[in-house]
Amino acid sequence: MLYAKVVLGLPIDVAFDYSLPQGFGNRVCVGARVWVNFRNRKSVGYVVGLTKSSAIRNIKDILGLVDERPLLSKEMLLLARKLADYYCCSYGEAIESILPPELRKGKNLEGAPQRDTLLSEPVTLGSVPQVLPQVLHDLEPKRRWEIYVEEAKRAQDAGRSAIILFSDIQLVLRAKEIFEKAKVNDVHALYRKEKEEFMVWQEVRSKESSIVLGTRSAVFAPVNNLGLIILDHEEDSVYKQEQVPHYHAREAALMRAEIEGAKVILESFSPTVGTFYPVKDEKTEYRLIKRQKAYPQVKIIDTKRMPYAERKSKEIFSRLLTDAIFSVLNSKGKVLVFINRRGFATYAACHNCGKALKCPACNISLVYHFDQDILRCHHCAFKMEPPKICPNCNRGYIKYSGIGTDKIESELARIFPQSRIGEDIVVSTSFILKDEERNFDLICVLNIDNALNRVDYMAAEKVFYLLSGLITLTDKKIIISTSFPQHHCFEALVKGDPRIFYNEELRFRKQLKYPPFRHMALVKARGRDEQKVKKAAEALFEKLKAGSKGVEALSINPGDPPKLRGNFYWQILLSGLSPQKLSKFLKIHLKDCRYSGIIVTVDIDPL
DNA sequence: AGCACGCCGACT
DNA sequence: GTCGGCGTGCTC
Repeated sequence: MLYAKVVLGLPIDVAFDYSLPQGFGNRVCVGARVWVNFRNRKSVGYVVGLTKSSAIRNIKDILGLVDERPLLSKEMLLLARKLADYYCCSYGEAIESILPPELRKGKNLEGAPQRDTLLSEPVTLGSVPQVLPQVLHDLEPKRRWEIYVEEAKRAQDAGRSAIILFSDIQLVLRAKEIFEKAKVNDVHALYRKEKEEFMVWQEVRSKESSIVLGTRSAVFAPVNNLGLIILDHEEDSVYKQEQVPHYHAREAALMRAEIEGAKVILESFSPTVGTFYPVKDEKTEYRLIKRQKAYPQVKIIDTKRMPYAERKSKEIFSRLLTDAIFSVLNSKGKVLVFINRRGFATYAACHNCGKALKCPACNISLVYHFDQDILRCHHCAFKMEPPKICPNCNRGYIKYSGIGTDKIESELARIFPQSRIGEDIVVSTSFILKDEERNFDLICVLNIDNALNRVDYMAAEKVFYLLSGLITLTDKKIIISTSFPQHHCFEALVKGDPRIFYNEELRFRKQLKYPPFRHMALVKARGRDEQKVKKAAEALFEKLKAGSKGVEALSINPGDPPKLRGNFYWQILLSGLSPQKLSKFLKIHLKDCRYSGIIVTVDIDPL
């Protein structure tokens, strides 16, 4: 008798045994998608192993095969297993996260059948020749297109596939245009919103090789003979999935490339600290694309040393800034006023009791939008008309404060009445970085300090990406106002040497046992009852504090934000020697603790 | 996850 | 008496 080990898309990290009825015994193999009766329901399962004996008493039969041929290749199964061990999820959940949604529900494959991959052995990593990943430190971002075309063609000439990932759909579409213009064949766009996504998925699966251009989930495109994966703008946080399992496309790409012997290229004008780290030990190939245009003058204004009167006044623009802007406008130049949006939104508070107007579901301050005269919650869809009188004390008037783009625009219009806002002076958030064609004569960075001050070990790194991106938008001058002028992030920018930043940042990280020297895990508890969530999280923290070798529970805090879409959040931060150690530890300790009304999730390498 | 079983409180 | 809350265990 032969049995199949079947996993389901559930958070249970065990395989269930099913017997193979006479008839299709030899057609069921590892990687097959099957129909099984699980808890008296017909469900989709995935065969991850075959065995001649089983210790289970009342074994059920497999009901049938979903596909003629096994759906998952040995490589994809192994990738799923590695993802499960890294990101603290079950084998089945990992398998489903690498498949298009249609297939999880049991939809049939159509079109050309793919080659046979008859597997009966347990899935292990064969020895494929390893290719060193490459960091493409790209200070001339328009150059990269020709590099991508060149690399993709090279893979294609060797009979291999390439996957190129982008941070948004616009870039995927632009890439497709560029590739078509360059006469590259077999180019497919693959992203989750595409209606034809499932068709494209099946098409690349049936081909010997193809070029896939896509967003995060395209890292799992079922191409054959994978030779290359490129991540465009690898520092972008959109590569991290917000849902469980919280995989990062960079990590998934590196895992997949290791399994299939492919090359990975991580492109960025400002590589993440974790990506840069192995460059120092030559564990990664490093390729620098030098900047073509002149490096701008980087001027740091020390706000602590501004004249007393100016520091005391609540003016957004200091004298130094207005003078600089004025002289650029005078010579018909273009100015960008950059604001980091986080913490800058205009909020509404009562003049009398001081209470800010908050979203009833998310308990965060509502943001006032001048153009529509409406208050909005930036976490959910809630909106309301601004009340005339404070709803809290029924007495005071509502006062608007904080600095948003709207406020800055009206302020600029007041100071420079002769200028055209939006043409001569552009006010923008990091959204401007999407536009590679822009060139400014002056960039003013307003109050970057509260981004730098965040209680987050990645604060400096995030500020550095932002400023490095801005620097690509000017060859003349950038002015940054800060009260930390000596920060290594600014020193690196002033001297035009990114290594100053990486070396110093890595020194801190090592000293404080932060990534990339260790890994973090965030355990999030959520529920409708604030007190219950808090108590459950505290109890859990006490339990996790016992730790184990290489794992340490660091802190417990309310979520960020503490309330979201009607749920309260508490989170526990852990640090560990490896993601696998953290995952294993958490799988063991979270299994037997269930709190009613509380949902616990794990995020490995949180951003 | 999702569902059944089982054990204690307030209610037609 | 029982209806229903949710803690616990199990799913091949």
